[in-house]
Amino acid sequence: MVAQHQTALSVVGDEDSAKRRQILDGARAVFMNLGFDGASMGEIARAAGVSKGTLYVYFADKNGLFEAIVEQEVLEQGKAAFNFDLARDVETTLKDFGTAYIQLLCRPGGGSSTRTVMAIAERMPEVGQRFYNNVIALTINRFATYLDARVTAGDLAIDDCQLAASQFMMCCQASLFMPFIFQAAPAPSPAEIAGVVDSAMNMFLAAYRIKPT
Amino acid sequence: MVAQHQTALSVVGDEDSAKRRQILDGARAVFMNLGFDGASMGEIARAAGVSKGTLYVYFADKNGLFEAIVEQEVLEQGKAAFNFDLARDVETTLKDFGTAYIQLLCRPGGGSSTRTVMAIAERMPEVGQRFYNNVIALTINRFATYLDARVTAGDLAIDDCQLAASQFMMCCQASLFMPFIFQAAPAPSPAEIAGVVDSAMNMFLAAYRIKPT
Amino acid sequence: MVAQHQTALSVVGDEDSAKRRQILDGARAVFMNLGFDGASMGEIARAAGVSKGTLYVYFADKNGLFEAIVEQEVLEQGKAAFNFDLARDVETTLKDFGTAYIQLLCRPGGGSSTRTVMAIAERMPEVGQRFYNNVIALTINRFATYLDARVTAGDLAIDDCQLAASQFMMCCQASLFMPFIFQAAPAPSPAEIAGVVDSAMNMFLAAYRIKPT
Amino acid sequence: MVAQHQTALSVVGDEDSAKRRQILDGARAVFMNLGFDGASMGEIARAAGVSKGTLYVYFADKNGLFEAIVEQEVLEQGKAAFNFDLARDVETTLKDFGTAYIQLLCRPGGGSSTRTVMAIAERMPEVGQRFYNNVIALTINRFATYLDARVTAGDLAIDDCQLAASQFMMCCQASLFMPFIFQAAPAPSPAEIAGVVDSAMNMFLAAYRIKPT
DNA sequence: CATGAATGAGCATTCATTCAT
DNA sequence: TATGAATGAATGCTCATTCAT
Repeated sequence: MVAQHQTALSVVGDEDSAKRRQILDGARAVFMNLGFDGASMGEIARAAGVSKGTLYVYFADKNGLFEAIVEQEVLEQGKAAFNFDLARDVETTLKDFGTAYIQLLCRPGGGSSTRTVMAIAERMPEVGQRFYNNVIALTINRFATYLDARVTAGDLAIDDCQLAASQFMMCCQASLFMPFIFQAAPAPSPAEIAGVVDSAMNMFLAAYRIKPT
Repeated sequence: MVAQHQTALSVVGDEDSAKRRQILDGARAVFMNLGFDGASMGEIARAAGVSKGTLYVYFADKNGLFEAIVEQEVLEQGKAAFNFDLARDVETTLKDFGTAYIQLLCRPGGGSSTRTVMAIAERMPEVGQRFYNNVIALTINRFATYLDARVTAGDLAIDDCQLAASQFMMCCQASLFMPFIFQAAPAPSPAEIAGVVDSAMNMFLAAYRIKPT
Repeated sequence: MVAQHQTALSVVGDEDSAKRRQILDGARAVFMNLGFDGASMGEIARAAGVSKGTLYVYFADKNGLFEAIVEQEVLEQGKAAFNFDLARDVETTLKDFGTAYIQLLCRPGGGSSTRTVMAIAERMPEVGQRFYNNVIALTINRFATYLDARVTAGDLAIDDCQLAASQFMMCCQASLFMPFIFQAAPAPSPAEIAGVVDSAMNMFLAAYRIKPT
Repeated sequence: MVAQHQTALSVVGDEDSAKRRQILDGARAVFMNLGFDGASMGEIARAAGVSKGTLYVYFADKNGLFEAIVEQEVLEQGKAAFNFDLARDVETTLKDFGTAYIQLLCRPGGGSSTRTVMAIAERMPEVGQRFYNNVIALTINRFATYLDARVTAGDLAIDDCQLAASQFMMCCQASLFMPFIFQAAPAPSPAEIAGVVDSAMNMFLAAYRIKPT
């Protein structure tokens, strides 16, 4: 009832309007597949199933629509909940996290938000920054916090947890992310990811696990 | 007279024509700074100091010119000679290589070929592939060959040298490449690079150096 | 209930509907400030405090609305009652009339109906004609009628009263109207108007007053 | 030969290029007939017999093209040489000048630059100002200078020659300009002009000619 | 009757490409 | 070969108008 009422009152600017979502969905597909410049508002309108004019009812211009897409991506990926439960053993935690992270980064099916945002970062630096800070840096920070706790618990010996977090995440990308982003290889299979993450974990623990004397 | 004769015989496709080089130089600057779509043939012509028409004498179209630019970049970066002399100790080799690699990757001053090629890879997959294979994969292979030799020499214990090579290179990027490419940070300073590469080296050796028993 | 009944019976075309007036008021402001093409139906709707759709309930289209505005202006300016009382002396009558006429013509504060109608006259000749005939020509006629009476009374010697009326009115505009309409000068001050009207009156009387022998 | 050489060297920006003239001619026709907003660049291109793109080779944008048209009109009308030879008698001078002025102002055949510039003056005040100052005010000044000379010569008694000049010019417009600009009457015939100018002259001389004692 | 979301034709402008010289 | 004027298709965006509620 309340929901119905809200719907009845919904205005164009409504952040949650169905049309707005519809447009965002269509636009995301086009932007992620063709890049900012490659995407035309006409194509986006067609993909979203609305008229070109409607695009401009919901978004000020192409930039605004693109920023909204990235913002949505930021929100969605920021919500990605990695399991940093201290009760679990370190190996499992690293493996699960690494796997989930790579799957997020190398999402199959064309449209990679990472590539699309990287591509435009030179001309829209605030968009690039925002994406980095709220998606990548955020994940690094969360993981670093976990590592910190492990250090405190006496399981790991890490000087710079931020760097260590970043190192692990980059190691997990080894042989996977670059070929994927350059279109030199398809999205990695779960098996490939598992192998690489496993190796990254071993490397990480070899360097940072406190060795029993 | 001789020169004239040569000119008369010279073919447009002449890979080494001075005009061709001149165009490539201008085009590289524009493409790398503005991206494929951001660059206009007019701007390129101005940057190269030739007329727009001349561009089409040497290159079939914008795509062709861009591909030639990437090809040139590939050639140039492929020439980047890293010092994998087995006579040097492992630490120095890793440190020098890591440093040189990051400096190549995070070249300051805007025009990053890595970003430019990444950006277009979805729409021009062959270009992305070619760049990856002949620049990044090539470097991985050379480094892997070095590691192989070290394994044979009994200095390192590595199962998959390709993966290990990639791991070290990714580790060296930790906290540097992503912020740079997303415009969330300027090109890293030599000191920053040194610190990160040092840490990567330690990690790598902790994992792969044969421990004295 | 009664009100509802009236509403139910009320016709859209109702010339005196309050909504209609409200729209006309908003539209006049926008049209007169921005011109026919510069005015958008959205802006008009906002200025009138109604929805865009409502505009089309009361008026067929933008042209129709504009015509109604001009018609209203015509009606209003046609009502402008100049004091042509024969009991007053000629000097006072001319001075008062000239002043009032210039003030009407050079209304300060942007929105000049004269300019707006002039501007569109080439594309909407009937609108221009209607405005001229019912505002300007009407005033000329009324003034000419006055002059006629003065001629009959033996105060003035005028051959063509229509022309004389027009001459006086144009003389009053001297140095005022053209700079104003071309935006080369702000709306004239009362003092400026007084000076110019005074001079016009002198000129007029020098030409048309019967000289005492 | 010299001319040919110049043609060979002619560049796009050349103020006298034939294409530029061609565009200006087409654009003038369209702008003057439809007004600034009514004219579309497509229509202008068609009228000029060039492609839409070519318009932008010679002019920065629609505003720039319009301003160039007005500027050209200003130059042309500024060149209008009225005969203010002091050797001629005053009556002839006034009559000739008045006639020429009205013919300029009420040029038959649709496109009136006066109307077109008036129409846009609210939104492009500099254009309106420039037109007024360099066409209308210029003519007033020239005529005022003539009147001054006549005053000095003892033929006329005028206090404010600028105002008097303006008065005469406005008087000549009586019953002609307003109906013309509002499309309530076609361009006046020479006979009509002659009659009105004659009457204006009489009025002017009645007011300002020094009467023999 | 009143609304405002939706439309699609139309606009100014850009730019890769062609071609006569 | 080199030029640069010319093109026209395509783009982002606006706005008068419609229509379901």
